[in-house]
Amino acid sequence: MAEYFNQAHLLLAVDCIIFGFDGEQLKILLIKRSFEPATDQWSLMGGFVGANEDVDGAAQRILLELTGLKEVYLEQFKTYGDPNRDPMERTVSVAYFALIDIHKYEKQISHNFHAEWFLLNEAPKLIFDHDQMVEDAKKKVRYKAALHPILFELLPKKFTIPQLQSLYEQVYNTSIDNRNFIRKLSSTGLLIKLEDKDKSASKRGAFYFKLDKDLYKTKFQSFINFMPNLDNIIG
Amino acid sequence: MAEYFNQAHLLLAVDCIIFGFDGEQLKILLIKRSFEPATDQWSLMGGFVGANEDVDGAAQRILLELTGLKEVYLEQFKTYGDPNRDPMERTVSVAYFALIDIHKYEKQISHNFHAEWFLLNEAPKLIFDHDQMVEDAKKKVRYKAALHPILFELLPKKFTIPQLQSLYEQVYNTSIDNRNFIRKLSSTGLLIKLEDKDKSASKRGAFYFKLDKDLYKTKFQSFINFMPNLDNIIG
DNA sequence: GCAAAAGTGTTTCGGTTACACCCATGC
DNA sequence: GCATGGGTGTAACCGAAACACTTTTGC
Repeated sequence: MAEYFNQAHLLLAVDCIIFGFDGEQLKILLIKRSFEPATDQWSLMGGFVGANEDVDGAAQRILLELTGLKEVYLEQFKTYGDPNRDPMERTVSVAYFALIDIHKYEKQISHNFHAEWFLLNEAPKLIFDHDQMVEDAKKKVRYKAALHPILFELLPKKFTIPQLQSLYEQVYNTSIDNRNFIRKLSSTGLLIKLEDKDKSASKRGAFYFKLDKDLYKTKFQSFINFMPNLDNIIG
Repeated sequence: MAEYFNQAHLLLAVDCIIFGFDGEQLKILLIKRSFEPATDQWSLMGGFVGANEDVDGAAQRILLELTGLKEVYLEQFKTYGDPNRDPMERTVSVAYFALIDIHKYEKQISHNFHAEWFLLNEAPKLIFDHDQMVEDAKKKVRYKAALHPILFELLPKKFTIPQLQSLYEQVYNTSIDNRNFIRKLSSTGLLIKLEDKDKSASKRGAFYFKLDKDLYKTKFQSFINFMPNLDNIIG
């Protein structure tokens, strides 16, 4: 096959920022790196893009290989191209973030590959520019979640309003008035109330809800102001 | 220097979607490709990332080399990684969009490199996946401009309200009530009224305005609803 | 009976919409 | 004097914000 003349070839990697919610807390999944350089330091899930592999496909493959995760919400958000970002060899990295329900994948994750969940605020220092990637991913999620209902991707099929509210509060590191929150949610029509309650978190118990999936798909791209008045929170 | 073992290296390109406004119409800058494959077909401005070159830097360099453009608004928005997107050789492309005032750069552009401005709706078919890139870039600009004042980047220092409104109308392919439009703009405080008028478009003349640059920088990242009720326009 | 979390309404405020006429000028 | 585009105000409506108390139940 003909090739372009005299052009530099380089390594292309993908890195995944995996956000998870266990019903109570927002976490991030990290692994201990098992090869040089920076062996045994904490890192994002990453890997190289194969010679004939689609880049989005590579992100899915890596997620699957390292965690068993499949068909999760995964979105490309930025490509990092500083020539010195990897001290070993010039590597450009395409970064993705994933949103998952921790319980749904608990078993696969914990055993393979030294992966571990960290509270978002208690994550260790990461290799290379991975801390920057995490910062950017957090911003991106905050931005997108203010306008689109992506945070439901972090929840199990059945969830309660207090759980959902707690999730929003953690993502935006703020407190939300519960009456206004519920009103806004109801107005979207996305929630369907179920008949049973979650009694694990309180004596009274909180009703379970599920997503109206059709409406979710329809409305996903519309602007919905989930967090009005954010302005400078997002930066 | 040590290298990662046995990993596939590939070509990395950048492609720039350059949107321009001449005070009346919204356009896109394309070039006639001068090398194989697809010689003489229309294409985006693009080029390969050098061995020790920052990817964002490569985008700026290419913009400068092919058009003389410098210090323009340039934003990375998506990386295209289909292994078959370039029939010659596996090439991943990082796409950027630029927003410029056409008159400011008229001279440099027209003479070098067979670059030509096309009306956004009358652009010719492009090579590879460049049509898809343009579509994605249009969506991205619409999305971003609904929340942030980026469209000012397309205007000269002095501009009139009717020009600005026409720009918004073209970007969103819609018509806007001019009283409400002005009210919204005034409420942002971003505009400073000047004393002279543009008489080229009407007998009465329209007052020139300029941007309050400090406020522009401050407010750039805040959410401002420039186009409420968009919902499904954006997709 | 009391601690702990769930659930529920109202009022105020500000922004969004819809809508139609006069103004200034060049010809 | 008339054609052309520029510029201005108001009323109705709707969503956002602020605000506190009652309900349920396990212990």
